[in-house]
Amino acid sequence: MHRRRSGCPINLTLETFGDRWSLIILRDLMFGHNRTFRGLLGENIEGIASNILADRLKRLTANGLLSRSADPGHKQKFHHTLTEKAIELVPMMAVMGGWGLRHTSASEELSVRARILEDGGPQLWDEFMQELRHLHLGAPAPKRSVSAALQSAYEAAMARRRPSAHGPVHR
Amino acid sequence: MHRRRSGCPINLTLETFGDRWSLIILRDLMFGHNRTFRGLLGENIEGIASNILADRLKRLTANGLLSRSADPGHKQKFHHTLTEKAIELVPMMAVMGGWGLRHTSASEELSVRARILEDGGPQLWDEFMQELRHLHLGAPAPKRSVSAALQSAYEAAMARRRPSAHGPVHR
DNA sequence: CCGGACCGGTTGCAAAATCGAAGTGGTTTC
DNA sequence: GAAACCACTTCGATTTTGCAACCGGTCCGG
Repeated sequence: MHRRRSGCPINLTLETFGDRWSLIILRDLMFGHNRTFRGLLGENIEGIASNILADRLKRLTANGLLSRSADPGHKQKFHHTLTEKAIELVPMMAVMGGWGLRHTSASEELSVRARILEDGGPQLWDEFMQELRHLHLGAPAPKRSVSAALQSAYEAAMARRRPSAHGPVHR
Repeated sequence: MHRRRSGCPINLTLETFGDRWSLIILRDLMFGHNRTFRGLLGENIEGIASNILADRLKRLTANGLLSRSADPGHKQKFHHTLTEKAIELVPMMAVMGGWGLRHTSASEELSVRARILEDGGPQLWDEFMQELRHLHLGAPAPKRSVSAALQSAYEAAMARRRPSAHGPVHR
């Protein structure tokens, strides 16, 4: 596959998902609700190409970050779910999002989730990880849903920005 | 330079240093003691090529992560120092190292520093950041040196592994 | 039972990034 | 004065990425 540059943990972490797309895909699986190829392709706001997505899904699965399973109700669909190894990247996602929040010109709507995760700290991260274990590994459901809180905060931010586009419509 | 894929903070963070070498260079500047081109080139255990190093130093400087200054005592030498923006990546380095520790086959000697940083938690990270501000930005020196502790732990691990190679020599 | 939307990709090609090795012009050290 | 050191640059080969079109199969509404 490829040769190992060094035994440094930071380097090896980088070699596992240190390209321009792997972490984006993991982010979509963590914070979004699509697990199929088409779903991930369509949902992705950065516009990943289908050949790259196919390749990365293979690589992430080979590296033990994703698990692929058939959809019982649809012969063509496959679900890509996070493994424990990937779920343990939640703190890294939170810390990365926090840094991006402070040092890049991130858009307000997309920053809402990062801000909640950062403010929540390790305790919230653990809750979120528990929920991901429920959603992706079949573990028992936690009491309250972090993912729902993140989602509704995001939708509220979208509604603030463009009231007619994505928010709840009253007519 | 390049177009921005999206306003997501995680994506923007990735766009800032999400290639195979930028973070490695930042790691070397954080944990090593070389700041010149030759120094970084020679010290780097992954064997970065000189053209790539030159390009990345330019890019990191353009992105505000590094600052370049002339060496007063040597007309050809230039020092590359971390900016505050880069120093605030310490938590991310610590978290990444921690993940690599648990989920990759990192070598024992190179894992020692990552383990100390992870065990130390946010409090130690802050101390380390204070020290980096001293070393790279001219801030006042902190009481105790985290960097020295990391370094001596690393040397002790090296000595344990190959007593004759890098450890203190008594003759 | 048929047409169109949907499924997970693959293919072909161009552009960009990376790599490894060698070289450059100048400086400092011995 | 020579050798080592300095920060790069240049070159050509290889690899990776990006883009758009295409593919055969499946599902769903009428």
